[in-house]
Amino acid sequence: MNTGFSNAEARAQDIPGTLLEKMVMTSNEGFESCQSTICSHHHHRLQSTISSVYIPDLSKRRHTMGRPPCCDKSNVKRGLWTPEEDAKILAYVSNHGTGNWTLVPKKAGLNRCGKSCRLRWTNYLRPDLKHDRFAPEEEELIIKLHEAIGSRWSLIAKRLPGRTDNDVKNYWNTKLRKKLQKMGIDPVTHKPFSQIFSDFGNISGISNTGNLNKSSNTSLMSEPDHRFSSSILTATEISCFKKTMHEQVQEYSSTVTHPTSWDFLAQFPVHDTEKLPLFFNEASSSCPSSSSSSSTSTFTQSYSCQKSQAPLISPTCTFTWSEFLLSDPVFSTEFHHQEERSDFDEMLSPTISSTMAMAQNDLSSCNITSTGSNDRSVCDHGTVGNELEENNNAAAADHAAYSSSASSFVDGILDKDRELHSRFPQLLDPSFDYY
DNA sequence: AAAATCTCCAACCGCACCCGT
DNA sequence: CACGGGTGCGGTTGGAGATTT
Repeated sequence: MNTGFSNAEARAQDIPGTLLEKMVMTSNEGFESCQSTICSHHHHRLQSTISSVYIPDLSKRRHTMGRPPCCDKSNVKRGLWTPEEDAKILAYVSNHGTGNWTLVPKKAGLNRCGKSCRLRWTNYLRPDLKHDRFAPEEEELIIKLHEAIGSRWSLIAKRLPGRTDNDVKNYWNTKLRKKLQKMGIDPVTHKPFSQIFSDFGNISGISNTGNLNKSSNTSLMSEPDHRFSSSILTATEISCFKKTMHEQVQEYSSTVTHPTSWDFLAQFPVHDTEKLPLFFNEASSSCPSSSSSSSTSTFTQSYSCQKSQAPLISPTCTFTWSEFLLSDPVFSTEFHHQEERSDFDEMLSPTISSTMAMAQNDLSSCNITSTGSNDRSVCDHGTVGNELEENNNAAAADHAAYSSSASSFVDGILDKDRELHSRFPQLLDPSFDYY
């Protein structure tokens, strides 16, 4: 939120709607109507005020050669936008629409870079944007989509009407990431720390019995492995990680010890501000403690185990992408035709491949010992696979029943997944080519 | 009450890609 | 084909307010 007031000023002053109306109206004669809905926050007022402005024609995007440079970076204003500047942008867009942002500063009378104007419009002034807090449903969707596709914020934002990629990104970084960590879930891999830890003890070069000597440890460290790349934890997170994992690991450690694992972590110099690499993107082993996670959240239940040594393309091992796919009409249609790949299709293929590979492996080898709904996470892929066989012909009709009987977030995901498999049985065909 | 630290998020940066010339 | 400008995108930063010490 930024209208040129400091945050505190903005909150305290609660800019009068009439002021904003005047501000906008005097700057833009093209505004037919300016609403003055009373809101507690001034940006809500601004938002409601501008809600009836011109809807930009996004098709007029192309430029011609020879136009002047966007701006002289050294002479343009930077930083926070004032209400007057906002009004100028609004007035310009109202009269001319969007596009050719390099011309906007000049035409709108702004001493700003065109790119900055575009960002201001895109991330804040667009009339279709929401500026209120994220709803729990949005939160959940972000987590699910992040698990499925990673930090493709723009794609995630497209699934959240009124939210920008910047909104989603900021919300993830400031709230959701920490929330998952508190729940004992790694926000990068979306796996419980317990599973990560146990997997970590079983990565190549480290024996299952934990007989990792100093040299092999060093060797591992000195040769960065591209498979273990992106997860980082702060010292605080490590502390939390240790705390939340301790009990979970004990159970597993009683049978398979990992005396060097903590030593491995301890190698990293720990400072509050320092980021520590953790090489746990690949899981290559069993998942002994998923079902005994200390977290009571349904999120935790969605982390299913991977078959030992299963070839992994993506660290994502759950089925949340299915809902993503099924709810996307473009993908759904194009999936049938298999002629043209949508963004989502292209993006998700590795995950699909990975998931299906694991599902196939699990179909053939995973022993399902269902002990109740709470144990679902023990071997979800196998469960899904077997149930798929049983329901292959009738799952579509059963979908409503599944959905209505779903008792949790995870159940819902699994139900969606069954539907996906039933509707696209070729996914289980090893020869199926996603490309 | 003041200083230190934390939290939040708007804005910026740099890169990649697209497309017209 | 090369060039150059516009746009989209993800990562990062800076600063202001909130909270803690």
